[in-house]
Amino acid sequence: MDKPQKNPTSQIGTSTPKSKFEDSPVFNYISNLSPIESVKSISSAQTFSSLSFTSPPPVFTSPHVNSHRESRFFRCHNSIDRTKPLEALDGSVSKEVVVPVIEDLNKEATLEDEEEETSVETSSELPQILKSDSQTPDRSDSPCNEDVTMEAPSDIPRGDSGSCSEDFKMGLQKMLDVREGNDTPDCGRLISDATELLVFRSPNDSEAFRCLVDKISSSERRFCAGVKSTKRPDITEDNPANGSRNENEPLALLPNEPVFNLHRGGMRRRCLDFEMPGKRKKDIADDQQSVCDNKAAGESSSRCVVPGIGLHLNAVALSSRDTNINVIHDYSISGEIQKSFSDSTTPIHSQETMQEISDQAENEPVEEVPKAFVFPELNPGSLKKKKRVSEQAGEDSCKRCNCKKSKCLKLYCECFAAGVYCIEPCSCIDCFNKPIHEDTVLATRKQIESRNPLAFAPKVIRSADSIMEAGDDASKTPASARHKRGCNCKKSNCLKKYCECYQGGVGCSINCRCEGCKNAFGRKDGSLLVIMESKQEEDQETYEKRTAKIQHNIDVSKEVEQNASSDQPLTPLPPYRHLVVHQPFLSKNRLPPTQFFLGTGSSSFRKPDSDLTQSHNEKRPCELVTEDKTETMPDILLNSPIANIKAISPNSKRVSPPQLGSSESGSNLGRRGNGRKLILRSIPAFPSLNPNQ
DNA sequence: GAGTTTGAAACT
DNA sequence: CAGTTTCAAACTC
Repeated sequence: MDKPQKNPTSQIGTSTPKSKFEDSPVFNYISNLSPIESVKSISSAQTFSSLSFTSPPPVFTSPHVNSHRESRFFRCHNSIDRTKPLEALDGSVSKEVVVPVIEDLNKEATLEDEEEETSVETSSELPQILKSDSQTPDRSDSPCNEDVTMEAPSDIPRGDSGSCSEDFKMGLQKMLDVREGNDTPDCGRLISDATELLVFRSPNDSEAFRCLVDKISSSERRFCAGVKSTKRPDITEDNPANGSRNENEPLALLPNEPVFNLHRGGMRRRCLDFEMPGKRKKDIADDQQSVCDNKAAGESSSRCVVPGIGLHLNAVALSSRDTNINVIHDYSISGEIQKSFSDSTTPIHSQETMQEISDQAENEPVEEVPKAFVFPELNPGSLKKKKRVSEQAGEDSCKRCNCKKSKCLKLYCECFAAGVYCIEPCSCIDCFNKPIHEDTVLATRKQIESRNPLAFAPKVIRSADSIMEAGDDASKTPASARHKRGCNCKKSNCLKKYCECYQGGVGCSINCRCEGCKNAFGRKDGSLLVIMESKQEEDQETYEKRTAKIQHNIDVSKEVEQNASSDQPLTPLPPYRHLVVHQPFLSKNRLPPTQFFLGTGSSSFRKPDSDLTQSHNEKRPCELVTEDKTETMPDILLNSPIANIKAISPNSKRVSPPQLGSSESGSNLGRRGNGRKLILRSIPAFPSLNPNQ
């Protein structure tokens, strides 16, 4: 709350990019007037970083509780926008800042939107603030409410409204300013970034974001303005009038909603979007109507919503397999996620990328369910085909449960566990995991989370590079990804999908209590110990191999980066990274679960990666990452032997002697970190390999 | 499609 | 925290 004030001040009247703005005389002047420092640039930076790396994990909290939190990406957006304006209104400072005249229609329009948003969101999130301030343009409370809210576009600008004019104007102006200055520019960036990020999160997510992207492309402004989440229900069900708006605004809504819906709040519906690469959501909406009627209506956005947290195993597996896209999981992503998931520092896809993905969709059906809805129209009779395809592909990103007794309100239910509502394809009995029972679902989720905060977190944690590896030779390379909790297989030898590790396409780890592990993706004991023992041998052998792979990864990463201008963590991690990186999870100290999820894969791991791979930074093109790294990099890592090593011997194959394994790196990084001198080795390799590439 | 096996989730 | 039960997916036939 403290900082937010600063922004409004500095940002007043800024329709221009902050950098220019700050430089401008006007800006200076304003800055002088205001006691408050302009922090905007900083804030934005923080925002990103926070978004990408540190934001608290939506995954962990219940949708409701953390709804605002869930979208890290938006979170900044929200915090800045909302809080600032609100607070700004209060202080005298704000007055100085405020520009008396409302100028253009755009602003007006924007204002209107914002009004709605503000009222809506604020009411939910910052009710006190708004209400406490008598001057606040809050539509519900302020005298001018009606005018503003309903007729805002025309009335407000004129200032005819009268009674509230002065204060009200200020308030509005500020809001506008905020919007103009902060939101718009930021939004633009954020949007682009976020979009990309979100998209990449998971195959599934990407689809969801298409909607967002489309809208964004149409108008960023709307997006910014559109941050309205809570409204939808109203719009949908209650206000036919809004219905029209619905069509227009769904996108606008997306920003926020998606954000939190994406994760888990979004229990709304999963894969829905994925399928619609080419299709309009609208169409889909129609199709799905039957399924999610209650909410669906409001859910145009919901459809866009990415599956929440979940999609863990499947998502991961899919991502690795399906997506050529560089998907980084928080996973979730989200989940996701989540996507998570999820939420947002996920790798990004540009629209083009998305398009590609969508194109791929035909070839690689990602989600059955949505397809069921979507595709049939596109490709009559495609459902079976797709399903078949998906099966062949071994994917089942879209969950379909068959619950008989759990009412789909327990983790037994894949849908529920994945953070999505059950839909038609499900064969569940007495299902409560539907929009109709949202309250119940949320309550249950909350309860479960209270018991186990990670319950809805992706089960498999994977880093970007891991994915790539998986594609290449997952079997050979120890999976970077690991099951968060490890399996407990007794009879399946971790060779069947009974094993969550196997199912997730990851190797077993120390965390596993499995017996007779033969996990094709990596045995519990084998990889580590054996590797450690035969480290040298392996090094030589694998060095070349990995080097090649690294090279490949770099190329890929480069492409990815290009696609994702924002640099999201998308870039596949260097091959060895994951080894070290993942461990952090295991060692709870390292990465808060939150990051975990938020960062869908890459993001979540970023820190560690950065730490571990500081050297990588050199090679890697990701500047942004570097920044983040700096901020987020744990002291331990910074001071860790690895860091030293790197500095010391850039090229040396084996910089770190036994030390790595035994000392800090070992404890911090985890088992793998220990054994793997390889990691160090690989690090040096990067820089030299492709300086330009 | 029915029945069995399996291991996670939930419960005690 | 360990043991047991419940549950639904995965698997087999």
